[in-house]
Amino acid sequence: MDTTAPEDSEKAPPMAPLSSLREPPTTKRGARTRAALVQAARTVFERDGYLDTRLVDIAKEARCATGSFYTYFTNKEEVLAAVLLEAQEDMLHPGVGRVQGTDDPYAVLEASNRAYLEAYKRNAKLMRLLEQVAQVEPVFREFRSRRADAFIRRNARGIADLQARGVADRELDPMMASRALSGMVSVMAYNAFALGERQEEGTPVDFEELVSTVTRLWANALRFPGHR
Amino acid sequence: MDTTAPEDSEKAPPMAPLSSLREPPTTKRGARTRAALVQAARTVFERDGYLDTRLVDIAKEARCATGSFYTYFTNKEEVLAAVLLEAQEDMLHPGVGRVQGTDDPYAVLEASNRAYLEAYKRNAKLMRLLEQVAQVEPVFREFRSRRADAFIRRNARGIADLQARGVADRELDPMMASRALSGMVSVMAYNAFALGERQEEGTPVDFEELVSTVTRLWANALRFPGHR
Amino acid sequence: MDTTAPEDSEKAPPMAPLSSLREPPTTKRGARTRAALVQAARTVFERDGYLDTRLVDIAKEARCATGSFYTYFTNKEEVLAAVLLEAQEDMLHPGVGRVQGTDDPYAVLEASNRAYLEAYKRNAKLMRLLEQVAQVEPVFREFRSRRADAFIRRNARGIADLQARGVADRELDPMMASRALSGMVSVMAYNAFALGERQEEGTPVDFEELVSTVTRLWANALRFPGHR
Amino acid sequence: MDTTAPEDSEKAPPMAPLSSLREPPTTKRGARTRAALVQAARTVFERDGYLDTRLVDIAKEARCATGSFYTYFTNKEEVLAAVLLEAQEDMLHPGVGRVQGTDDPYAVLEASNRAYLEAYKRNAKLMRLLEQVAQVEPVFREFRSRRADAFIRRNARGIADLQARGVADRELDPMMASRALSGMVSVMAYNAFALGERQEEGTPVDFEELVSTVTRLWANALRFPGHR
DNA sequence: AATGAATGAGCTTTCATTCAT
DNA sequence: CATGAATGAAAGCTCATTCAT
Repeated sequence: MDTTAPEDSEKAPPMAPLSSLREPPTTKRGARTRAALVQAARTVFERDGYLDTRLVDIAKEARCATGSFYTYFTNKEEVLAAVLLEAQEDMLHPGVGRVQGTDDPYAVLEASNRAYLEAYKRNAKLMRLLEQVAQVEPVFREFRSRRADAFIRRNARGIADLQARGVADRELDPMMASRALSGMVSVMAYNAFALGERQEEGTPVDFEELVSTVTRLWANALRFPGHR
Repeated sequence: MDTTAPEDSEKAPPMAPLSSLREPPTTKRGARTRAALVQAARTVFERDGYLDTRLVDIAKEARCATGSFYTYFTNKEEVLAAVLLEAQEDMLHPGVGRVQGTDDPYAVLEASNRAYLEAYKRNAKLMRLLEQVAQVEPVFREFRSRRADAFIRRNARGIADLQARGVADRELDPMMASRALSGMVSVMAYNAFALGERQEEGTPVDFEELVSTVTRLWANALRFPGHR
Repeated sequence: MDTTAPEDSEKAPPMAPLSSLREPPTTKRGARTRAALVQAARTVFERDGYLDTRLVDIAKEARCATGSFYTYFTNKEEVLAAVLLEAQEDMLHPGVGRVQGTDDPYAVLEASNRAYLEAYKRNAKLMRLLEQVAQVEPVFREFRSRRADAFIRRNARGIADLQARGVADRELDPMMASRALSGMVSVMAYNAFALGERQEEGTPVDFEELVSTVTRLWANALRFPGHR
Repeated sequence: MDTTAPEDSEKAPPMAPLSSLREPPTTKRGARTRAALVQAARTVFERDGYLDTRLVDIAKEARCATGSFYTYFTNKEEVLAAVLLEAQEDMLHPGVGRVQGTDDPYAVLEASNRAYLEAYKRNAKLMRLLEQVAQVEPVFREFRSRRADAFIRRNARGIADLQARGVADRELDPMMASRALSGMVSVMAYNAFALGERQEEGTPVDFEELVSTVTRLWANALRFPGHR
């Protein structure tokens, strides 16, 4: 969706609670090591999952001593925060999918969904990780909530806009509808990309079919007028 | 949805991997202890979450010795299997919500959704637990998948049926659409009941509004004819 | 000192804060292990000092696994509490030194001092340990304080009594005087027994000389009448 | 006490073992850094106690890098030695409290005690620190011993002197008596100033009362003639 | 000299699992 | 079968000390 320009309010940092506590490294070497640790953490987290990741493994992967880990982070939670913080931009503001030169709601909707799904696919492992850790650590449950809310609110604005323009079912509450439809897309994404890749069996989902199905359902659900 | 009678084939296989390995207790006392352990496990799991549950706590809650646990189960995973197996019936076959004496697809759909959501609400803690453990233990990821598939297939059949009767958008692939729409309902349920209850802030969702929103969206999405 | 019968109030447990938190063992084996741990702890504490004692060492000394330690105690502090609790009786109520059939204040005083010093000598290592740990753990600072207070108050009563009988300097405040004189005896004891034994150089103090010196000084300080 | 002039011999040896091992800094900058470290160490030691002090904290307090610490000291022990060495003068030779123009032993004694107690009070935190570290590090146990001995010997000379002049109980061994009475004063000082200030409850000791009590007891103990 | 990051040995603590009674 | 103490591997974390810059 997102037929309106993103407002500034969206840019306000929803990640406040994840900001790191240890003071940032002063020297170049420090910065390098910290970066190595964050990168290593991402690798290991994605490979082993949050719970099975040992701090030692991260340190080892970063080719540094256990103690060095504690120079930059106080615990597993904090590195993960750093990892997510780093990937935040791409996860939160997927290229917005603006379609140049058209007002066709359907085209806009499709572009928006495609952008979301592409971003999800790009960060699939991280999204899987986020789901995992959200089950276990309240801070990240919160993080996930905020991320979801950002999308939901953006889409709710889109829906309200379309209702105002007379092209969407006015009976629907924009927020509720957005919750449901945004949720619908995110489950599909989760199943297709976060879980999907893993499963042996897995019908490797056709990306275009995914985009078109969720778009069509979404359009139908809002009762876009006179379409196919 | 679920406009057809559930077929036997649905009942048979889904839970195979969770069947317990130990042979059932022979004596009455044994059966009593085992039952106490399963009940205690459910209590503790729901209270502390899967990961923070210690076997000792389960044994204590069941008022029996730590060692006794191993008489009936080999590990945490196995008790959880037992817990889920026991709750399976209600979680899998929510009173089907058949609406007697009507063929009105909308009424049937609404009844189906209401039944699903009621069942979810009833088992909210367990569902939350299932989500949690699915992130961590492949066996339960599988379990969750099968449970979801059961609903998805049931609903896909419903959709296909409606398409055949000419009351649903024939462009949609029944399975894909069912995945999306069933997913939509389950996310809403998860957010409302599994998460919702926990969050302080939480807009305590209005149950009826939930039912009507998802039903309306679902009906719209399938392009039920001539309605409002 | 202590020319009066010990009052009940003295028996009230000054050690409340040291009572253990873990529930006591139910079985005989448990009791045996716990006892072994306490004994081992005393040995190791006295040998290595509180700070240099590792829980592993205690467990090893008690010939049990590290984990077993935690069955009975939550940390080093708690075992030490147990050790002290066990030795409490002898450390707190040194045979009171009642001299049968005499009212001679000097004789009574000497007996009292001798009893105190004997008890101190008997528990020298433990007293040394107590001094050490009092520097580090507030709980034990408190414990030491209470122990000291018990003696100080007992002796203050003695002094007041002698003042009433006209055999002690009435200008002195009984409590202040008791603090000073009891302190005097305890430093001497500490230097002679807790420290003394260790020091290579150490003039191994003559016990009788110690008794007679502190007694004479004490008697003089209170201005016992007409003596030598 | 201290009715005689302090002899040179007293000044020489006592602190030998604490002399720093590193050669003094050559440059001005070096001297400044070293001084900053010593000052910082004292602050941190007094605030956190010897054991809880981290070298990093000292460096931080001195606003210099961790590594710099090792330019001047090899370890915690050594900075503490430097700290004590610096404060030594005031702790060892409390303004001697000579009373001009009198021979009255009582007046002299009182002045001596007052001087001692004032010095103790002035350096209370350091004394507390010294007690603490003496329990843990042999070097400082030794240091404390020597400091005590200095006072004890000084006072023993005083006692012997008074005995010679016929104003003190000749039955007493000067050294033993000095040990006991000097100890008496030091315990009182420790309790009043080193501990006292910390305890919430703490009867904030009246300084004058303290001086007069210990003086009176001391005078009595030595059987000063014909006084009140 | 000064800097501050890197190191890693060392200790604590937890808990699933075993096993003697 | 029940019991509950015993086990010990596995992590987490700290901090004195080193060392490259």
